[in-house]
Amino acid sequence: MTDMKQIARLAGVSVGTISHVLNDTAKVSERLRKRVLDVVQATEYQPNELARGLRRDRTNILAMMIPDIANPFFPGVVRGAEDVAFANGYRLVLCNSDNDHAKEVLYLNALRTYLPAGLIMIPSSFDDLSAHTQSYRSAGSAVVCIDRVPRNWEGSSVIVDNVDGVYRATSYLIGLGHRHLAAITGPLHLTSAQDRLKGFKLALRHGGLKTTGNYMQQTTFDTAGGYAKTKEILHLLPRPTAIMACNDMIAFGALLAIREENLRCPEDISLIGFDGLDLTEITTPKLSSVYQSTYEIGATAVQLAIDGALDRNCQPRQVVLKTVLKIRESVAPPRAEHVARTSRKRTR
Amino acid sequence: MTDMKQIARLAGVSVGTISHVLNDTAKVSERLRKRVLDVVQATEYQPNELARGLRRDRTNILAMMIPDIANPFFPGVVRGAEDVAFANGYRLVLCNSDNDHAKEVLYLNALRTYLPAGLIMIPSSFDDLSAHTQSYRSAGSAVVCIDRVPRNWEGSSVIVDNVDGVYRATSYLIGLGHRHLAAITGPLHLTSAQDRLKGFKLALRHGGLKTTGNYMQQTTFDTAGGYAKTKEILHLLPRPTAIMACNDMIAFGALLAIREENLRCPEDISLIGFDGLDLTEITTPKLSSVYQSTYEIGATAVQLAIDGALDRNCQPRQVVLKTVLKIRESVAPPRAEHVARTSRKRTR
DNA sequence: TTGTAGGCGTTATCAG
DNA sequence: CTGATAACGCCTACAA
Repeated sequence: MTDMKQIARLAGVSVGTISHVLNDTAKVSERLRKRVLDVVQATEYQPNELARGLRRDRTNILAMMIPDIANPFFPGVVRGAEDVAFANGYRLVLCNSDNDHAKEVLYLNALRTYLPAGLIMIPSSFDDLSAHTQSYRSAGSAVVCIDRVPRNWEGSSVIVDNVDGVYRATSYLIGLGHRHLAAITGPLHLTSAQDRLKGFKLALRHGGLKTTGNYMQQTTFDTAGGYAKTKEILHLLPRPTAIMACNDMIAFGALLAIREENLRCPEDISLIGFDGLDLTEITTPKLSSVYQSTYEIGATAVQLAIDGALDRNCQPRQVVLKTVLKIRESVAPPRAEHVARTSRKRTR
Repeated sequence: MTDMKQIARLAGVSVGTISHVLNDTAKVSERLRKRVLDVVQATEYQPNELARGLRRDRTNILAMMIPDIANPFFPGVVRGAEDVAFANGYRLVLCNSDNDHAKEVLYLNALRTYLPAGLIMIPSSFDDLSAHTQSYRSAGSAVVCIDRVPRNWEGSSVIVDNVDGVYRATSYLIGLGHRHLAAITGPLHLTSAQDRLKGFKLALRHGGLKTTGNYMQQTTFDTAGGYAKTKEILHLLPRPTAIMACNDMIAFGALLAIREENLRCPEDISLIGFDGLDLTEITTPKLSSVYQSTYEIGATAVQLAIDGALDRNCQPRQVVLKTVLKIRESVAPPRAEHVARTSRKRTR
């Protein structure tokens, strides 16, 4: 591999000068500058990133920790992140934590000595992360939390307005005439799941409806969870006429369960998911959902990380992205009989 | 950051000894060895990967180049890759090429100077890649191609038996009684798409059926492509009773088109996809598909890369994985009328 | 078995 | 403005 010494020899200058023109770190006469650049171009020379990183105490590597790339929510985040990383000359190291805090810590430790410019992570738990990320920050790496935020997090973060998103979706259902609404939430140790439930309760309250315990079920953020909980919910009396699923995977599971119970969506039961994955377009019926731009989350996070890496006294920023309620085929007003029965009950 | 010199001082030995016990590169007396290990443990010392890489002319970084992580086919591959990489102490740098050869080359050049131990890539085209990967190989990096293989590729590769997979699926449809089959293939400049078409034609031939030009449509590997081509195909006369979609995304698009034409799957038209994504479980009807383990592809590829990195004169290996035909709800025998009409025609 | 020292390819400091 | 040169942290002959 050609190195700076060879370039220096070919261009008839010292290595210092090479470095200076490459990094624009000192004024170099136009004459030498051009000579250097020509040789660089001709030889296709590229500086060794390891040597550079070693010397500078920092690489152009960005570490990205997510729970599991195989979960359809995360690829969009990673894609957004990778795009702005690439555009700025950074590389992305991908890590799957499986929401396992131990694995997360393992990874954090293993990556530190690559001297990454930044760390973007979806924390596996609500536990205080500061202890483990502190070493990153003191090493000058920017740390950005996305999607959910651990306890006492003071650093940068990018999340969406979960409360608001679910609030608007639920309110929409209520506006349609639904009076018996159920919610299936994700694991409540995650702030995102907590906030979505909060939005649901708030909407019910504002709609003058009561929140009932077993109409709100907690499960994992996947189809299996959604399927199982929907089965339970569909046997409740009175049967809810609408379900707010706190992510799309749960909603997909719900769709399966509804079909299996020989009920129809949206005629018998309305359903809204959360995330707005592309897949919501391929189900029957097409799933209504609270859309969030995973791409933008990832892209923004990397931007914050890069900003933070470039300027060490750059203040942490908390970005909250808006969601968009996308109504497709899975919602409808409740059947007349339900409305009737409900009102009868209420007047009793 | 604590470095070897400090460890050496604390343990009362030289830095050479530290390195020796850490890398097991020379016999060290049990006494000193333990003393070193204790200090390492106490200080949580971890060697700087950059310095190590610089010195050894190789890092524990694996570069992974795929078209687009947001496409549901690839996350599984990446997950498999990341798991075995992590298990062996390697890190994965993720690159999205967007099937753009220029971007691919850009990435290849940018990554080289990180001295990665290996390069795993889904090549963006059939073009000869050797020129650009040669520098990797001569730098001692193992290069593995997956999913599809460029012209004249002599290195390691991991693919599935595409011909066989489609052949079996198509034969299954023929066995069910279908006589008018259509195929929607991916871009035919990709070997995977070529091979799948090959399997389709072969099955028709063996089934005594003729292949007709406009019953075989080429498009992009996505729902939009599948949707558009299915629309065309459904207006062909006689209308095919079965469609072989050469990947699941195309099949999802087909499902949409079928529904929009007020036809029913599988009653009016049978459909089989390729890939066997998890999503095939959430469509209505559940999609039959030729399953391939994306996870295993990724995992195997990284294993080959690591083997190649560990032993430079390790011979390249070509791995061909088997597919599994998964029949779910989207296939059925053709309607009686079709069979009747068809036979009338054939006897004419 | 252990220690010493040179060098991996850069960057950055400091003379000139 | 340009050129030496000392680190950066580690590995590895080679010497002891």
